[in-house]
Amino acid sequence: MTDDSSNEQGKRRRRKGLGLTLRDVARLAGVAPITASRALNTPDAVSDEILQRVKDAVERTGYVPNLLAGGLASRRSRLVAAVVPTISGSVFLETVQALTETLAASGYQMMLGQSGYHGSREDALLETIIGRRPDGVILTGIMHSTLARRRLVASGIPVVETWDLTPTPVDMLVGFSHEKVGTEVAQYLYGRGRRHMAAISADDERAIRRNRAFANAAQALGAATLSNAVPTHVVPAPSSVASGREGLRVLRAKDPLIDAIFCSSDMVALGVLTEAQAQGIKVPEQLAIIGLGDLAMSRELHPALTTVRVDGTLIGRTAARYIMQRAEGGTVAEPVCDVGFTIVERATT
Amino acid sequence: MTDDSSNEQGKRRRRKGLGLTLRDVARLAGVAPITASRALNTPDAVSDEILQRVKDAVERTGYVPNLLAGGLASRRSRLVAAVVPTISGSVFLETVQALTETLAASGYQMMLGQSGYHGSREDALLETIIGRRPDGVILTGIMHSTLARRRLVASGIPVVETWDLTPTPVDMLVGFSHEKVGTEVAQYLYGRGRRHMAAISADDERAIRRNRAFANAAQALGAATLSNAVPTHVVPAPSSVASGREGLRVLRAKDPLIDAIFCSSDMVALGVLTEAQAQGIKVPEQLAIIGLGDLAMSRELHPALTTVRVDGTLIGRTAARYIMQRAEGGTVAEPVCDVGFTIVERATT
DNA sequence: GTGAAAGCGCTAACAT
DNA sequence: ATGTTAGCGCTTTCAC
Repeated sequence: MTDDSSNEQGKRRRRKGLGLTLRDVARLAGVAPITASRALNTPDAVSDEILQRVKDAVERTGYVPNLLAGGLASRRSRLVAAVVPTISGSVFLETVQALTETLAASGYQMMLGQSGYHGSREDALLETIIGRRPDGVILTGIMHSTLARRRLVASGIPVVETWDLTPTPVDMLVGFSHEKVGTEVAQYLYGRGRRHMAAISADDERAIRRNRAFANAAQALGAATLSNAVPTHVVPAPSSVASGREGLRVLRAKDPLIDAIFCSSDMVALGVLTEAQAQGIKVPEQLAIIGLGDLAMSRELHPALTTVRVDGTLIGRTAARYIMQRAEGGTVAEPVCDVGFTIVERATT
Repeated sequence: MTDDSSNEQGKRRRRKGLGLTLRDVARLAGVAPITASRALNTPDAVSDEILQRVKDAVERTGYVPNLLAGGLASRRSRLVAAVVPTISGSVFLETVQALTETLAASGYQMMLGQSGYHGSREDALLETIIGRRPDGVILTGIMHSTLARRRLVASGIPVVETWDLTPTPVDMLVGFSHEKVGTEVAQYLYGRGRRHMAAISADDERAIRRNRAFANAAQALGAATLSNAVPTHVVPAPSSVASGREGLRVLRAKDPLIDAIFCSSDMVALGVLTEAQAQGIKVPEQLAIIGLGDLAMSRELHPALTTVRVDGTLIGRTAARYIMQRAEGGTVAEPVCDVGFTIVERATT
């Protein structure tokens, strides 16, 4: 039994917080606080009898450990921050979901931050994130400012960049090559007999890179327009169904011969499909459509949407694992993971 | 100037964390730590000269306050937890987005937790949440177990339940009446001349309540089937396009006279619309469709989707404001907010 | 296996 | 307006 039963004394000044603490539990179990701590965190380091006594005390009191205090003392917050441009884009949803789940399963919590598509709030966001001393930061689909990059590196917090494969990662990386996507989509459409390709692209950095590769490949194949360029309609991110409808109108006005459109997301593709149906354009006979993301709905559309599938769940899970491995003091052997992508052929091509 | 320049001494044992602390900044500025703290948190309580000196020191060192430590000391974590059944349902996205944004604007961070639609992980999730001592918890669209309820109340953390209006809130409430939605939808469809109503409903609690009200109202109006019941197809939550397609097939098989379907989400409605187009059923001539949620895409479909619009952004913003008000020691005068809903008439009815 | 002491980095409370 | 002191609730370190 420890000596401090001095609770009613005027000694303790800030005891307003009714909070139950580890000390209370320890006292109840008749052990030192540190022993109670061990019983909860490293049960193996404690005798069976004491373990049981502490467990009982926890049960009886309904004690919930204060993870803020624990984090401060142990320098492990068990908090992981995820940053997405915006949650409503839905392309990253799968990743965010996998992230939360994987982390939660190991007792980590996820903080979610939205950076906006153009990095406006990025620096401020990063400051509050670093302030929490998270065990890791997962960056999804953003182009981080150099200031932000430096701060992040300086903070020493493990970082995983996702949804891309850059040659100069801040730290770890889980993604795929956007250039390769563009190239393979052009080749795929060419293989399906398309010779007048066009694109609708969001104005974010990755989509643009994807598109450049697409245009180059299409030109190289001789599948661009007569003037040997690939008509491209750029729309503001996050891309939407409205963008797709508008895009088809604009592109057809530019060049009525267009027989295939590569869309920067399935939402855009749905817009193109909708507009085509509204205008009586036959898909895929007159127009092939391919999207990106393979949303749950895409396979259910009529006609079902051909799309580039990226395993967002795998990205999320892998990123979470990388972070946790690092947080637990391990090193990640090969901290770069190319999850690749697949072109899922359905009825719109 | 404070007295401790004792940094190199072997005295300080755990100085491995390279971490820059408030003390370092204070020393650089030539003030006491608490003064530096004031300069950062309550700049008005400090002279201009000192404010400047502290700011400079922060700038020079790149100091980022440790919010874990601050939270522990001040008993205000500036962390708010949001719990959603699953993020992929997309109905709550708007709310989550508004939440993150509103909170971030005031220096709060949002933790996101997924409870699953059937409360399986609810208790475990709640434990880790309470452990962080968040300044508030926002519950979205879940039916929380009684154990969870009790714990939450016991913890004394402000709670906002959203997307519903229950007669017995845990604490605060921002939502709308699902019963009223059901009733008004039936009345609306009746007004548009529909006499054979049916429904596709997710199997979550709210959708079921909505539907019961819908069925009752339809029956009362004499707009059910000949046997005076409203055919209802129940699908597992989260609802999807696939559910909608399947639902239409099932319902038509049950009763070919059905001329209107109330869907528990816009996604389901899109499924019904798609299936109708695939089968050559004319919308709205032969079949009226009404969804719920007013997703961004819904107005862009062809035909554009009639739907029940709920202002998810308003819900998120209001919930965030309630929490912050409480966290800042205030009281929320009327902690129940009915945001209502509107039926947005478009082309599918 | 168990415990005492000494912080983690910050802020509330009480001076001055 | 600024400083001193004493924690917040936990865990690390070192000793037994």
